[in-house]
Parts: sequence; C-alpha cells; structure tokens
Amino acid sequence: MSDHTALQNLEKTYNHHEVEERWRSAHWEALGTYHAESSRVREGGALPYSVLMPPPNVTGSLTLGHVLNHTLQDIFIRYARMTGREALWLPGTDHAGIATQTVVEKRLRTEGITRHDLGRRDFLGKVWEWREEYGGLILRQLRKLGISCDWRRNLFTMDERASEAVINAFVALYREGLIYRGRRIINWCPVSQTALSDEEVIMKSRRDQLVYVGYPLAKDPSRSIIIATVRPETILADVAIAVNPNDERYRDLVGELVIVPVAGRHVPVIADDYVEIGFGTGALKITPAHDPNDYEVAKRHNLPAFSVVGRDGRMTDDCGYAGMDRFEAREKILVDLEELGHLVRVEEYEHNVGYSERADVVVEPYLSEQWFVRMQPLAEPALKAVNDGEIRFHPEHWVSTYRHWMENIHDWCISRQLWWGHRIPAWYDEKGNVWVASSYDEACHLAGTDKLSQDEDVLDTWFSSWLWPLTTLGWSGLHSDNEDLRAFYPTNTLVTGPDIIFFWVARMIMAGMHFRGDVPFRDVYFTSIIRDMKGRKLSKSLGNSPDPLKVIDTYGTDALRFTIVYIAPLGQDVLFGEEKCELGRNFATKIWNASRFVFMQREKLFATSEEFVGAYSTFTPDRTLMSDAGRWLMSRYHAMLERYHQAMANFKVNDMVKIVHEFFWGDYCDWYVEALKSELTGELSEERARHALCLAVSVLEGVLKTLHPVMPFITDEIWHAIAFRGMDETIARERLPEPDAVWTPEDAASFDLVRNMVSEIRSLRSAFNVPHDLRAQAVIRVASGESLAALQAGSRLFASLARCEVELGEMISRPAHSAASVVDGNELFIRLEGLISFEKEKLRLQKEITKVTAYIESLQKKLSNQAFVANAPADVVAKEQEKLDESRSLVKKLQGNLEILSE
RNA sequence: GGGCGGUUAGCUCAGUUGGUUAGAGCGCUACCUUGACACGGUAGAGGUCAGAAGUUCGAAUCUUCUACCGCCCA
Repeated sequence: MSDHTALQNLEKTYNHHEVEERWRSAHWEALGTYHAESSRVREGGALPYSVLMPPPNVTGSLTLGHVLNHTLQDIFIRYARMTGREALWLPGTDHAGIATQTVVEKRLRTEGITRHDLGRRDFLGKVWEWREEYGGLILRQLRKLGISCDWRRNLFTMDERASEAVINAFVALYREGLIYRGRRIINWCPVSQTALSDEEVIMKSRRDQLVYVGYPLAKDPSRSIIIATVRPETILADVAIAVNPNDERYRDLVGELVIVPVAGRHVPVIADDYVEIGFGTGALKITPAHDPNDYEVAKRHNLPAFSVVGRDGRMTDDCGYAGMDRFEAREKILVDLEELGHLVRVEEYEHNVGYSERADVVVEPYLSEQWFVRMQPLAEPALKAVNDGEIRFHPEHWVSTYRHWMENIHDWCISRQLWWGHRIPAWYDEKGNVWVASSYDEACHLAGTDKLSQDEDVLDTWFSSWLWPLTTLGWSGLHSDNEDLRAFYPTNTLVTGPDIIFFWVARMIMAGMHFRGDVPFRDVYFTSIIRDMKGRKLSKSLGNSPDPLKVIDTYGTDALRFTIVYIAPLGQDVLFGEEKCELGRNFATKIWNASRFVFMQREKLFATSEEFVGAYSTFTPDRTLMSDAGRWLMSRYHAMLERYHQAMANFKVNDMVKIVHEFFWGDYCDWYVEALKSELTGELSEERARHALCLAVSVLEGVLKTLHPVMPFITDEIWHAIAFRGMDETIARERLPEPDAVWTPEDAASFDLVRNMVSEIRSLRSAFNVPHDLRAQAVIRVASGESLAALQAGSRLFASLARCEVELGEMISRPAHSAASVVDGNELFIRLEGLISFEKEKLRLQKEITKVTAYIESLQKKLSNQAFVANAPADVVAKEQEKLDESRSLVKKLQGNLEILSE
C-alpha cells in the first residue's frame, strides 16, 4: 500500500483536520485493527481484556460526558492492546423505552395522529423506522472520537438475540419466585403515563403550602381533629385519621368517627405507631391510594383504598372535582375548605417532592397492578462480591454508597405501560390466571388452552441493560454458553458515570452473579461529572453544553481527548470551558514541531532515508557513544515509563497524561532537544551524531506510543513518518515501551548539574538585565573533580543555552566585578564590568543570606531537639543534617562574596 | 435526619502510607521573533494549605469539633 520512496518531513504547521481525516476510524476499522477473537484467548493463550461500552441511548447525541467516558474506555482498551492483550471493546445502544416512544409520538403528533390511531403493531413499525433513520447518530458521532471498539459486535438491546435473553431471564426469575405481580403503590408519571422505578424519580426541593384542616367528630361536630397536609386534594380519598397510641391528646378519640371535609364521609380515628407524636399536629390523614406509607397503615387496619387521581393526573372523584388537574383541584379545594369552615390555617412549607426523570413533572403515587423483581436475594451475593473485593471501585468511596443501597434495597418495579420495549412474557387465560412462558406456544401448553391474551406492558429498559455483560457476549438464556463468554467473561473494566450506579452497575452485578455465577467485571471506574466554568451541570435548557463536534472541528479530536482527560482527575467534578482545549491543541502542536525538528536533523545526518532506516532499525542505546545529555534523557525517560505504567495500573489516567506531558515538554523538548542542537553543531563524530539522533527518534517513538491511547491520530501520523511504514500498519498494534532498570538516577547526575548551572546563569543574567545579545563571561570555582568533569563536558551548552563563556577551575579566583551564586556547591561568578550595580548585588546577596540563614536556624532547632534525633528514623535525621551542612557551606560562600563587595 | 465528597497561588486543580524552604496548568509582569515551535522561549511575582482544638520529635497530610459549598439517600 505504501508508496513512500523517501521519508518526508512533516508539513510546516500541524493541521488536525487533514491528519485526523487520514486515520479516521473507517481506515483503522477496515484493517480490523480493533477486532478481538476468542480463539486467540482460548487456543492462542492470549490474555483477555474486555470493556463493556455503557450503551448510549439511541435517541441521544454526543455530549462532553460521552467524550470523557469513551476517551477513558478507549485509553484502557488501547493500553491493554498495546501491552499485548486480546483487547475487546463491546459497543452497542439501548432502546430507551420512554425517551424513544416519546420522540416518535411527538413526530406523529405533528401529523395529527396518536399511537392509538395506529395501533400497537403499526406504531412499533414507526419506531423501528425512526430507529433505522436516526438511531445510528450517536454511534457515528462516537466514531469521530476515534474510539477502538470491535464494531462487528455492535448490539442493540431490542435485537433478536438480546430480546431472547431478556425473555428467558424474566421467565427464569419468575419460576424461581424472584419476579412477581402485585398491587402496590408505585411512582406514576402522568405525562408518560407509565409506572417508574424508584431510581427514575428525582427528589427536588419545593415550596408548597402546608394546609391545616379540621375534621369534625361525627358525634360532636363542634369538636374536630386538626391535621396538616400538603396535598389537600387527596382529602377526598381519606379513609381514616391516625394518631400515635401513646399520644395523650387524642387517646380518648381513638375509635371515634370523623367527617371528611368536602366529601362528607365518616371515617374512623385509628391508633398506629407509624404516627410521630411530635410531627405536625400529631394527627395524620390516611390516604392509602396516594401514599405508600398510608397504604401500609391502611393494610394493617383493614381499611379500603380508593383513588381520586387518574392516569393522566386529573381528578376522578365524585365530589365535583373530576376532570380537573390535580394542582388545579388543590387550589379549588382550599377555597372550598375555607368556605365550609374547615380550613384552620396555611403555612409555607419546603419539602422534597419526586419528579419523573424524563418528563420532569411531579410523580403521582399510584395504586396499580405491576410486575416486580424481588431484590433482596439478588442483592446479597452482589453486595458480597464488592465487600470481598472481587469487584473494585475507583474511586473506592463509591463502595459505601453501593453498600448502603444494597442493604436497604427495595423491590424493583419493572413493568412499563409503554409499547416500545420487551413485551412481558405473561399471558392471561379467561379466568384471569397468569401464565409466564418464553413463547405463546409454551404458555398455551402450560395453560391448556389457546384462549390467552398477553400482558400489555413492556419491561423497564434497564431490565435489558442489566444483562449487558452477558448479552454482548452472546448469552441468550439460562444455560447458554459459548467461546466468547468463556474467553471474555468477566469483563475487566467498566467505565461509567456515578449517576447510574444503582440503575445499572449494581443491577449488572446482580444479574452477573445470578445468571453466570460470577462478577460481570473486575473494576469499575466512575468518571467525573462535567460542569461548566461556573460549576453548573451541563444542560440543554441552560444552553451551557458545548457541542463536542464543534470543539473537535476547532481544536481537533486529539486535543479534546487530551484536554478532557488532563482536567478530569479521578473522582472529582470537572469544570469545562471550550478554551481549555487550547491545552491539548498546544500540546499536539508541540509534539508536531519537535518531531519536525528531529526529522530535519535526520535529513542532515543521513544521505538517504534507507540509510537512516538501516541505522535506526538496529539502534540500541550505547553509553559509550552518548553524551551526558543522552544518558540523562534515558534516565528520565525510563523513570517516566515507570510512573506511566504505575499510573495506569492504579487507574490514574489523569496522572498518566500529566506524566507524559511533563516529560515530553519539560525534559525532551526543553532540555534534550536543546542540548542536541548544540551537540550537532559541534565537532561530534558522525557515529556519535547519528547515535544521538537515533536516540532522539527512539525516545520520540516511545513517547508517541505512550500517548497513543490518548491521542490516537497525531501519534499514528508521526509514527508513520519515522520509518517506512505502510498504511496497513498502525501504531495501535505496537507494544508499549517498558522501563529498564539499567538506566538510573546516576545517569542523570552530570547533566543535572549542567542544567542547574544553565538555569542559574540565566537567572543572574535576567537579574542584572544583561542584554540578551551580549555574551556573558562566567567563572566557576568547582567543588569537586566530578563537577569539573561534568561542567567541562557541558561547556558548549553554556554558550548555546545561556550565552555564556565559562572558565572552570578548582582553585580559580573570583573575578572583580561580578555577580555571584552557588549551584550544588559550585561557586558561580558572572563578570559584569559596567553592568553591575554593587548596591543591587549586595541587596540580592543579603536577601539570599537572610533566607538561607532562617532555614539554617530551623534545621538547627530541629537537630538540637533530642526528641527528634531520638524518634525520627536515622535516614531522616541524616538527611536533615546533610541539608544543614549544605546550607552552612552555601551561606559561607554567599557571605564571602558579600564581604568582597563591601570592601 | 442519615451517608459521601469538597474547602491549598487571581482561576482550575496536584500533593501516594505524616519527614518540603508546599507544586502544575491557565492568567499576570519583564525580556526575547535565535534555523522545530509566539499554539513558542527565558526569567519572575503570587499561598499564615477554610477556622479551632488535639495526637506527634514533626501535620496541607491523622483525630475531633465548627463554618461554608456540592452530591446521594430517607
């Protein structure tokens, strides 16, 4: 495929559009770069590594949350792939019952039709049509991120295979007694007109009126019991007044009848422990159909339950409110209560009210027949798996939240009054008996009749999502097994937002434990929540959520990926503003330009590309051919690699990115490349020059590899430019470099001294405003033979990096007009005839001496403290002593200089 | 009411098991268009680590309390 005849240098400026277009996923995907095979694990002995993509909602479009989440997953999977593992990333989407049905119904409404006009079958046809047309949007957008999933395995929760698994799971749980049907108070969304699970209800603080109402005693209407309520419209459904049995105030009234205001019915006063004496008036109206606690109370006392609010949130009573919206009725009944003389008073009251997650309206507690999963038995093994560390959370503190939820678990309402979703596999015969089976035929067989009608409801979307670790690997029912499951289950790392820890993470663990007898994943990485620069949550209504596609267009995909990981530490919220992407863009540009420089030198040192490739392909770093700068680079590089792999092992992706950024910019570019410039203009032998260049290229290549998981595009582009690499090759399939312990901190020592000296010379130049085009003269009285050798070796660098001629010697004398300083024990003097202001220098030295003296004092105090010397570890004491000796010698030298100036 | 976080430089955040003269990026100031890069380079200013008490030879780091901010659950 390659038509390279000569290696070319990179374009003068980095163009992310062009580069990213060249390596766009479609190219990588066509190569099969991201395909994973169970056979390589089962037969080839490869170590598996798998990641489940949290299936984005089909109605969704790309958000910054997706960008962060998928970038992290991509980093984990690419890292695993580049450490030689069989890396499988399983993509897919979920069918988002309520959201999708709502979207399609809204479209129908513009044509003036409802789903009921179409009927169930035709409506579902419309939904599938919509899904075909728009459902792929989110996946196309995700591809723009360059993510490396195995798209061949893309799964939709409504696909046949996944649906089969859902039905089989339902039937199995039913037969085990873990699914049941029951009449209970559930959360009802009057807009979507369906039941919701507890998790789909968002509690919000709300100011309402607390209404105090008097209920007259039937036997003596001049006396009444006063209750307080925020829902006066439900008075119409009251069945009792409850008081605490120990409440002296009401003891004599228990067993009496009171008259329900407006409704006029007689209801009893009952005694129940549930009522708190100190709360409100101590008397509670009992409205079993509209409050789950009241429902329990009523059950205990054998009281009836009837409802006055319908499916649509409108009143259904016989007292003249029927047809009114529940909030309208609330206003009306207040007026009526007042007119009838039952209203005692009204207070402002702040309390928490449940809202439906999707429609954002107040949820109605609604008494109805629904299907539930019995959670307790499923929760136990799931809790144990996390408690025992079989699954680890990152950050770990989410374990407490998980534990708390698991220990106080409620049954899960899984039926939804929708059409879009997996229809509940339950049939009713003419007598109303229920038959649960995986097909109509089976149900008929069980029921002994074919006169069956299927349950109208569908299952909660999360009832299919909790099987995701199984279905994505081809599981379709209780006893199914296959090579993929054997190779890749349990998966390794799950990356998800903490907001769905209950919805999804906890339930997947339950399903995995129950259906497969093993955890579904080993590690869960909870991502940061992205906020705007003011710390507000991103939302469409606030208009504060930047469009990632626009950001990509402006700054580049690599820049966005890099930036978002750089600013998102594990477990912390992150404030995002588009401008922050400058960070990533600048870094990409830096990589590009440094590479260009290295490639320019390559052209100078090698006559042909072939010659370079020949030398480079057999290159191994050789100390005897290296400068101190080279050894220093290797030492720093391997220390960086050590920290890099350590960070990944600890799920500190944010640290990993910073580690590479810091090394590449701060060490490689600022020092090695600068040193290399100077070396290459000197009288280096060809052999040494080529060796230095190959070293530069090889560390660059290593850095590209370490960055590839974060910045896939630019790294592949430059990697191809290093040697003759065809379009069918990719850095994504390379091995990451490993740290090598032969490179030690000692290798860095000599060049570190040179670096410190250069910095100090620059600092003095700046302090005395030495014109930048003036070549300074320095004299260094070295502290040791070692220092002398190191500084001699680096002497060319003083000229190029600090614009300074240096004279070295152990016994060399201090020049007359000079600024002075001490670097690692070596005395530095810069001749400043005509430039120096003695007063300024005296002041500067004085300040420095004061600082160091104060430090010496604190060290002396510490070391003369018997308790410190006795208790602190010996190495700590020795270190403090060393600091003290160094500081004393430093201050002595500074004082010497000050005295000379003062003569 | 219960639980979990957070409070460190003007802003956003690092700071591993207590042993630092407390770091980074952005911003700011000064100088520099030198042959990779001004999306750059060099130098610099800037912090009583929210407050109080305690443990310790030693606390940004551990304990307790207080204040404020955020999230989750009832």
